[in-house]
Amino acid sequence: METNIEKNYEPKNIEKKWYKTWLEKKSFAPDMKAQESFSIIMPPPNVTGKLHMGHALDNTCQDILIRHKRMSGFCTLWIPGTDHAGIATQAKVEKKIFKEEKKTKHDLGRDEFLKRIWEWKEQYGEEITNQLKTLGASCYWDYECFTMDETPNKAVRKVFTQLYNEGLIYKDKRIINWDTVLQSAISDAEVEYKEINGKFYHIHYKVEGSDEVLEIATTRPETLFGDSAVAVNPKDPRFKKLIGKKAIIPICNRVVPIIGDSHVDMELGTGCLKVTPGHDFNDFEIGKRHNLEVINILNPDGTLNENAKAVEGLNCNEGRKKTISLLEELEILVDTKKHKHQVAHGERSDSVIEPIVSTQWFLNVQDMAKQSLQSVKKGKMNFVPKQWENTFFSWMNEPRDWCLSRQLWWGHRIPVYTCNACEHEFSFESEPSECPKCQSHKIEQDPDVLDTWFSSGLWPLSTLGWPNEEEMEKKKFTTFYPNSMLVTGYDIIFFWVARMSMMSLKLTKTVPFKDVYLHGLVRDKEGRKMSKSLGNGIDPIETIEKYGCDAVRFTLANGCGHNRGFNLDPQLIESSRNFMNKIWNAFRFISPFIKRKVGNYKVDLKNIDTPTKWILTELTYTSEKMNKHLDDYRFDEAASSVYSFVYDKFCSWYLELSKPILYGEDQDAIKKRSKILRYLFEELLKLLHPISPFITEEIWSYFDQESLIISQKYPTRDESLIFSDEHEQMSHFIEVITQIRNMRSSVGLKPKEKIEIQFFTNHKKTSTFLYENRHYLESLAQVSKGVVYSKEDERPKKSTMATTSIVETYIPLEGLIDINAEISRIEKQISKVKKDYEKVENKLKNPKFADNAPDEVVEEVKLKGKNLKIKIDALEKNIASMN
RNA sequence: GGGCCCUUAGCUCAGUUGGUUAGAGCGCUACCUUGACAUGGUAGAGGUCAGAGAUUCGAAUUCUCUAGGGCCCACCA
Repeated sequence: METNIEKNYEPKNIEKKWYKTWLEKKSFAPDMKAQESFSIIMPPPNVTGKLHMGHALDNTCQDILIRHKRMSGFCTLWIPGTDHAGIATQAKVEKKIFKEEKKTKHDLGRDEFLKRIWEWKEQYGEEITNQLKTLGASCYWDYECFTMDETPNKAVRKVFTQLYNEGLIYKDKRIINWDTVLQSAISDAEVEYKEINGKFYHIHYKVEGSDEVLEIATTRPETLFGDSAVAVNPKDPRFKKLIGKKAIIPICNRVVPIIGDSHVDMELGTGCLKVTPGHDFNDFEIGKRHNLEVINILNPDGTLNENAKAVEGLNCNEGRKKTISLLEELEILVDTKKHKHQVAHGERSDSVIEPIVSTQWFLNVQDMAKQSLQSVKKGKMNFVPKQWENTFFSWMNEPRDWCLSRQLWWGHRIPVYTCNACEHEFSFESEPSECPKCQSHKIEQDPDVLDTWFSSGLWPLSTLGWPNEEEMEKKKFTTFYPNSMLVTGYDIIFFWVARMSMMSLKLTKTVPFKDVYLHGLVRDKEGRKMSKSLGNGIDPIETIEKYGCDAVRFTLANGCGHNRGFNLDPQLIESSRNFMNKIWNAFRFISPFIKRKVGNYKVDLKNIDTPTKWILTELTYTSEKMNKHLDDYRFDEAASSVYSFVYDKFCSWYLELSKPILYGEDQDAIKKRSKILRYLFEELLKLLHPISPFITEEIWSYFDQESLIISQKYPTRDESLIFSDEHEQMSHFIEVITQIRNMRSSVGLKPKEKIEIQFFTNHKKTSTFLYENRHYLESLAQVSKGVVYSKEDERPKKSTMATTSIVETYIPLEGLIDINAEISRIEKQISKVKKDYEKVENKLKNPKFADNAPDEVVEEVKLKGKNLKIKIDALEKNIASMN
């Protein structure tokens, strides 16, 4: 075969070549002839985003699963897509336009601005999909979908209208989280709380018509302009007599009622609470209970408005400072205390979130959440690892209605219209031309758009053509829905998983997928989140360029157990790269012996030697493990299983054991061994392919130009390849050889120095085996002569020895080494083994152990004890022979 | 304030229903440029499984508490 194979594996060009080939050959297309389907949707990344390690992990997991299922004969479909990511994308484009043209979106107008975002999307939207291709993602691009495509839009309008007509979607004036930078409402889930070192300001409010003052503690004095009441706990003996009286708000001198409300904590602050229904969630509730006026003191951009006269036009921080100085002037700021508290910040903008009262669209999720909760409790939808159920439950148990509307332009526009003629309000699935009530054409659409997660929530449906029946037929909706599973990060359980499950249950009465596998977050070596500000991010694309995609994927898989994430050390990637190189060189080694040929290689199981039976057994055990681990989403176990087979079994032993044959004279033997090597190599490539697709496809092509490994059948456990006896013998032989090497090393023999060895055993099979395979000892342990004796024979004097439970191995040293050092080495060994033996003895002496432990365990321990005793005896004999 | 999770070799992590002599990779040490591979080979050192207690014949594994770390939720002015 090829003689000019590169010495080192160079992944660069190979990867591009194979991805292209797979696309050309439609390798990613579902095989509609297959019996069972396996479908997953890709969590759609932001269309103008960039791949980060989280994506790389997420998609590697998915690709491993899909490739495994594809090779296992499933009708596989992995649907790629991208998300319009309303807020993020709009903000990005806004920024860019302002930077380049000094224009705001209002300068451009809605239509023009949207046009610009679409242009931006066309221009940069491909980057992320190209990066997915670099990662080797074997998704079916024919199904590629964008959340703002026609079908998802149809789905959105249909669902919105349905829920609107059912009364589940409603408009309400309530207090919501307002992002002053984005100038939009955001949902509870998009708010993060950060601990801020703030201050408690103690302010005196006068009680009307008396000299009494109320000391009120607040962290936000500037909101006093929006106060509608002062509240105390009705049980508070200090203040309850004041309930019903009035208080005077300082600076603006407005008179407000003093009310009693049990929400007020007597212990906290001063026990007196200023009530600002327009700018605090609790106060809003208090206000509702007491019918208080809602005063808005903020403009949409977060500056104070005309209701806060003394500080109008300032932002909250400035307003706070000015209010404080005004209060100081009035000498009613009586105390300032340091106070740590949680302050709401926008997830996207990172600006302080202002609670304001505004009219928004809400979705009543109470019932949907209950259904969804049940589906998990009944096991229709499973979280893997299971502990994530708790996170899911904690949210679903007490769901808050979902604020759907966003004051943005980029997104699915709310399909609600108001008739200017008759004021009729209605939601409509398609674009309406007239008011259904009065037929007037003067209808106006709600200006707001929907929360991005609304369309994401419909993703399992809309990617399969729903609700367009023709398209559903075309996309084989019934075959692929519900999806088999979902892979995503735990950080979007609420945002996404919960919403998809609620929507799907509501609309189709089925869960969207059976399993939800949640991987951890990829962190840096020190366990910190990768972030731009820390500069500790590892760019997956750069890493792929440096080490190769297969190495990166292997590293990610290897680190992806059922934990809460893992810390990615670039050194780990390096070692995966080395592993790929190892495979490459193993291939390079066998390549001269194999012929490129089409067709499956059947191994001839007749007349094969013990090492071959051993490796075949190992192979089929590995196949079994791989299938199990991948079915269990144990990517880490799968990666280490295949690693161990390739490295420790195949390369370290079987190839070494094959060398004497391949370099020998016997042409038939060479031919035979070559065939087996080829078979083994093909199988290990298949086993590895889901994790590291490129190198395996590349090597496969040297074996077989006609077919692709991507569509080969994945190996499974094969009973005909299991040779238990030979496997055991070989394992024992490996142990003996390791012992010899160990002895050589500890005695200080030069690696090339040939030695003679004497074995002592009464085990017939073993003695025959050792005799017949003594030639291996030469190549593997530099043994020039190996003689097998019976245990009754005399041991050689002045030798070093090692023993297994079956065979003692002696190396006569003939004054080559320091005997005393050797004696102490053996003594050390004896004491170690004796310690183990004692442990076992004590266990066996204990009558309770024999009574309680299962028989097989007792037997096992007995056997262990027996073997240890044999070892001790042998070692002691060796010591005795030293003198 | 509630909830979840973590603590195993210098580092990153496995260890599934309690039955091991507690594993892997990296790193480290010694020796080796033997015709697949120095992105390599062979061998080795290194752990009282965070601590205390309980259950058990037997605990890294189950329970309780303590210490340290992480995450999520929550309106604490």
